[in-house]
This record gives sequence, structure tokens and C-alpha cells, in this order.
Amino acid sequence: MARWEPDARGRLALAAMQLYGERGFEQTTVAEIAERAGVTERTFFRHFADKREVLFNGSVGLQEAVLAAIEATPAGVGPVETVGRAMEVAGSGIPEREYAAQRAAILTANPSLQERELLKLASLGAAAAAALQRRGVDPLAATLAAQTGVAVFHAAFARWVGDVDAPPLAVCIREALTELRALTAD
Amino acid sequence: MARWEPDARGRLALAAMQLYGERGFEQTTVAEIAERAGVTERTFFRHFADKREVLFNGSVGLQEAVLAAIEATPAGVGPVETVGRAMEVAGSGIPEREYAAQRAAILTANPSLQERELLKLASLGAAAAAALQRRGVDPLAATLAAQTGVAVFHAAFARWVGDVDAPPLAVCIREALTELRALTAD
DNA sequence: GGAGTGATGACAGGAGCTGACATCGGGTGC
DNA sequence: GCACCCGATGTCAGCTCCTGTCATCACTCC
Repeated sequence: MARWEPDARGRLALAAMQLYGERGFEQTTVAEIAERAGVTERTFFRHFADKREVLFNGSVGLQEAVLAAIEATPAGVGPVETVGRAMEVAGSGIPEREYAAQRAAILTANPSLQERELLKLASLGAAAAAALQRRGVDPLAATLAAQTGVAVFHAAFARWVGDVDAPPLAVCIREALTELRALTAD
Repeated sequence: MARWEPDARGRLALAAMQLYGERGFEQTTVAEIAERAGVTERTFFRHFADKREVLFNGSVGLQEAVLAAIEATPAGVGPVETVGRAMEVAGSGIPEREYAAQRAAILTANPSLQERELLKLASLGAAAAAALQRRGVDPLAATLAAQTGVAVFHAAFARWVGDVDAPPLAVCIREALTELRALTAD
């Protein structure tokens, strides 16, 4: 069996995306994903913690990018602006809009996947808040700024994915941030 | 009605809280909860959609309170302030701090429960955004204002639960909102 | 008193997920 | 070249969550 084919993880992720798209998330079993990828069901769980996690491969990279961008922001910039800029920078690294749209379609069709997405965003927010605190921002302000930044990113990302005529993601983020400033000034 | 044993739902919720607290969420099975409540496992799932939902009994009431408060806010108040006031009003209806603290301890020990909490908050935010739109606020602004309001509520709630010396919840919410305004003004 | 209603019990079963152990293939050291 | 080790995978057994289906039982209404 020339079988220890390389990149089992990649094949599993691809197979899962295809099947989730073809017949829906709940309607596809882990056994089917594994079969299409040419591995065992057990192997699926060695690469992904659960059936949902396969859709969140990029979350680690995004979080790293955001944290690095926060570190790289000059001191003296306010916390909200710092997080906003970090989101812009990290957002620039997500150019594959087609994949994002397909993934979003799967996500919006399933509450349990939205839960996982929210957890990832909350984790991103918590990490950003910690990074802010390391730069001297007090805890409450750091939490609020980070959460606000995540909310801005989320809203902008949704707009970018859902609207074919939307500007690049970084621009969407900047515009949402500007809008937020105007709103809180009331 | 005094059918057989009344209030199966209440007994299930109580038993679940006790067991989750005693031995942890993942370590307690639905069968054990049902046994302590004196019903069948099947009956548990007739009252709660899943094992986590039993900890989110109050979410419906909270959402209703927030929506009612938004409706009751005079026109002319800005969207962020509207949501902030609604959170204050709804927060006044959550006086049982001991229960909240016990529940929070269980929640923070388990990511899957945090996922559900985040979903509830997101649902609250979406509902608030819809209510705002019904009052003439444009969609992006409504989303941002609602999300921001939820973030403020979440941060304030965490402070209130975690800090014995914290002021009443409504005050925590007002203070967090004030802090946010100062932050976004940068 | 009989029919309807709503909650529950009893049973079967699928799917997600985990632990334990065997196996295979590819390096490593000699 | 060979023995050996190690990481990735296969195999198997099993638990738990959750659902569908049907019977039952108390209670209500006519």
C-alpha cells in the first residue's frame, strides 16, 4: 500500500471543506471525511481536536499576526487605535476571499460552528488584551479596547465577505473603526 | 400541576448545578443529573436542548429585558447610549450574585461552556442590533453599537462577579461605558 | 365514563470522541 | 548492511451525547 501518503492533515481539511459544502456540516460524518482523505476516522482526531476545528486552521496564524502587529506599534498610540491598526495589518494577510466566502456560508448555516468562531474571536481578544497590558495599558481599558477591536474586525470581515463590491479587508476595517469613533462620540 | 413530581425542569437545573460544581462539567453525565432529579435521561433532553443549555436558563429573560429597555428609550438618544442604558436596566434585574459567581466558576473552567456563553451574548447583540435598526439606525452603526454594548456588559459583568468589592452591576456597566468613551476618543 | 392531552418512561441506535495497543516505514547509529 | 528507534497510522473497544419512536399514566373535558 504505498500508503503513508504525505500531508494527511491537508487532505483532511480539503475533504472536510468539500463535504461540508456539498451536503452540509451536520450531514457529513467524520468517517466520510476520513474516507475521502484516504485515512482512518481515528487519524482525523489525531490532527483535529473535533469535527469543527478543521474549519479553523488559520486562527493560529491570525492571532500571531495580530499580536506581532501590536508589538510593532509605536508607543504613544492609544489602545483602541493600536488594536485597530493591528487588525488592519493582520487583515492584509487574508487575501483569499473565495475560500473565506465558502467557509462563511458553511458557518452561518450552523450555530455550533458560530460558537467555535466566537470562541476563537474571544481568544484573539483576550490575547490582544494581554498584549496591551504588557505595554502598560490598565486591565479594564485593555479588555474594552481589545473587545472593541475584535468587534470591529468581525463586522468588517462580515461586510468584506458578504459584499462583492466591498473594498479590501484592511479598508473595511479602517472604515468600521472610523464609524465606531463617530458613534461613541454621541 | 401536581402530575407526578412537579417542576422536573427546576429539579434538573438544580441537580445539574450541584453536580457540575461538585465534580466538574465534563465529569458529570446526563444520566447522573437525571438520576439525582428523579427522572429519565430522555426527560432531561425534553427540557434542555443539550447538556450545556441547563446553565443558560436566564438568557431568554435577559434578552427580553434588554429589548424592552431599548424600546422604552426615548428617541434622540444615540445608539451606543441607548444600548448602554438598556444593559444597565436589564442588569438591575440580576441581583443574585452568589449564584452568578458559582455559575461563572463552572463556566471559566470549561471552554465549551464559554462557547455557549459567547453564542448567547452574540444572539443578544444581534437582537439588540435589530431593535436599533427598527428605530432607524443604519445597519453597520446598529451592529457596532450593539456589539460594543455587549462587550461593555460582558466586561462589567465579569468585574462584578469577580470582585467582591465591586459596586452594583448597573454601576459597573455605567463605569465601563464611560471608560470606553474615553478610550475611543483617542 | 370515554376520549383527548401533555409529560414521562422504555428502548434502540447513530455519531462524536477517546484510550490502548499493534504495525509500518523511514531515519540513525554503528 | 543491519538492528533499533520513533513518529504516524491502523485497529478495536467503549463511553457519552443526543434523537426517534412508541407505550403509559395522570389528569381534564365533555
